[in-house]
Amino acid sequence: MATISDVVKKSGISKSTVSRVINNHPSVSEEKRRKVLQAMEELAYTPNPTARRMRGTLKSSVGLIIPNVTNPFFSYLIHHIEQRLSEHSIRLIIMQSSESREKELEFLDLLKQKQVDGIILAAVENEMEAILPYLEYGPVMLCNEYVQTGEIPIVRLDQERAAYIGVRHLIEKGYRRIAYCTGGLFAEDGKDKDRNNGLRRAMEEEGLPIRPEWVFVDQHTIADGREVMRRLWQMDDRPDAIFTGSDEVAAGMTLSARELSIRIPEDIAVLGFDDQPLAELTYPQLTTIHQPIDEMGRLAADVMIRLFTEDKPQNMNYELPISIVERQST
Amino acid sequence: MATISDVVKKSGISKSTVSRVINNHPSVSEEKRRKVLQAMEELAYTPNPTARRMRGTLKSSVGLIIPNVTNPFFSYLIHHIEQRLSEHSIRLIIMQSSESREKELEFLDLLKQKQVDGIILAAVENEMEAILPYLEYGPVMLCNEYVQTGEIPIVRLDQERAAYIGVRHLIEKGYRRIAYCTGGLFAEDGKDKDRNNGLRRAMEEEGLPIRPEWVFVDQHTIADGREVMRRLWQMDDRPDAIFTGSDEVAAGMTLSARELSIRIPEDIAVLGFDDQPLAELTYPQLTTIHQPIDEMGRLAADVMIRLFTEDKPQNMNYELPISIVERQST
DNA sequence: TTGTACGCGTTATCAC
DNA sequence: GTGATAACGCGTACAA
Repeated sequence: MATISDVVKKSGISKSTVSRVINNHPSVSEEKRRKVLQAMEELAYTPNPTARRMRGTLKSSVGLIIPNVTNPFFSYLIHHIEQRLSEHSIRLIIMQSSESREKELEFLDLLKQKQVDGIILAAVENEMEAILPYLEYGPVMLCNEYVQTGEIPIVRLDQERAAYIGVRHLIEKGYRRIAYCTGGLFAEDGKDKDRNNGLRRAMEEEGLPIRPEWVFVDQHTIADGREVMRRLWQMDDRPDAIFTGSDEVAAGMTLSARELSIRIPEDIAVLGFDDQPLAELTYPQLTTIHQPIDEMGRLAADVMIRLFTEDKPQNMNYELPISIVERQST
Repeated sequence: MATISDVVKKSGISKSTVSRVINNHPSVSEEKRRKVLQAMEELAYTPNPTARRMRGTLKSSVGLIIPNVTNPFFSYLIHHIEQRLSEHSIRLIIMQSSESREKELEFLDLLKQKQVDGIILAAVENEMEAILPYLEYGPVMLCNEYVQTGEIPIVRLDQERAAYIGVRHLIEKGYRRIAYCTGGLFAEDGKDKDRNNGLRRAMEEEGLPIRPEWVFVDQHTIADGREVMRRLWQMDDRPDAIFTGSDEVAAGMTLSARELSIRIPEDIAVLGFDDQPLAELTYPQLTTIHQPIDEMGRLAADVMIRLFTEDKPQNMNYELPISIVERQST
């Protein structure tokens, strides 16, 4: 690889002027600029990104912290973020936190060490108090996560409203005995609290009770969904509909329903979440909450790029609309 | 962030000796070593990776070139590679080639620029002649791709045998009129040629013909599979089984089968490929070829790490076994 | 407008 | 065993 010194030799022009040409500084005579450009061309010169990075003048990589790549929601998110970033020649580094607080902090530390120039958090395990200090070292933003604080840029979906819409849909279809299944916890202030609140609001509006034995927490996989349906069917008093936290879980339910000869939606309605490709594959196909992952990913990338280029960007709080896709499971 | 100079000041010991301590050089007195370590501790000093990289003494990132993250096969591959690499504090950079030759070369160029320290190619678009020159700039290896050349390390699955096993399975089940659907082309020497050859071998052994009108190329998605099934059903002369190139395509077929009231496997058997989670979700559940993605991913990471640490590693050609998972679609 | 000299943080070479 | 010094490739304050 040719270096700036090679260009200096070949063009007979000083290093600083060459550097000025590279960085498009105005004060360079046309003649020298031409000569330098020609030498660069002939040598196929490209500035060494590592050296630039050491000088502190380069932004070329952002880290994306997610729980797990194999979750289609996140793989789609990666896809759209990577596409947009690559248009700006910025590299995306994948960091799987595996829901570990330690790993999350380890990854954030890479910002401090200038291993990455910015970090998009698509999941947060630690308390915000632990995360905010890292803002000092470079841009950190949230994507698909919501935390009350004005300090950190956020791109997100309105999960409260999503859950509300979902439950309203069930109610309007005539279901009253509604079960709930979440990937988080059913606490006032824990993971997925927005969805929980949306559920509560919709249920309370109709005066419907949330029965504790019909609430399932920390459910994520197809296998989890399978098991939930089995447990529901061992109950004497069963719900007539269930609102799940993901299409995977809902898909798992369709599986055990088939095994147990349970009819969906006649015996029980199942509402998914995410609108993943598999929502069309199950039998019956899933009614589900559509999340605009593509828009969210591109927007997150755009925000990060603005964070790189502008000093004090304002209004860095985006909320994207969510809708319901009606198929056969409700 | 504290630098080596800070450690020098705090410990009163020269930069060279501090550096020796950092890099575990033997010739340092116990006393100085202790002092230096203590200063490092107090300052929470970590060597600056960028500076190390510029000196050429750091290997900390590998790029993974794949066509598309959203393909579950690749997202699982990413998962396993990232997990293993992160055990060694090595970062994984995702590069989606989108099946573009130009993009692939662009990414390979990052090796030249020392933006990444090694590259795993999980898909190759260009001819090997275009790729081999990059070996000069750092480790490049193939994963899940097979190209005849002794020069480049390879971790792969025996696709020829996989296809052979699949077709054998269909034949043993009594199917004789076998259609074929591939993500590549049906050429002697193009993409997916190994699978093609496995198919040919199995068919020829039984004296079965491969009928051109029953061969579908360049099929990848659920939508593609859906369409293929529709086209098959418009034929007067239909196959009694079809061997697909991926579970997605097979899943798409189950969808249009349902729409057209085609019974699987009674009217037509469908054999998937990959053994993805969705293979259990379709109706009927897919018989499919199981690929040990987990092992392959970990092994690829291990090979790359050996490429970093050993100078002239030998025997860098691994082939993992493949098996068939029998469910309901055949 | 142009060029010299220095610093970014590290490691390697060379003397002592 | 130890420490001064150069070097990696680049950008920039400063002087000219």
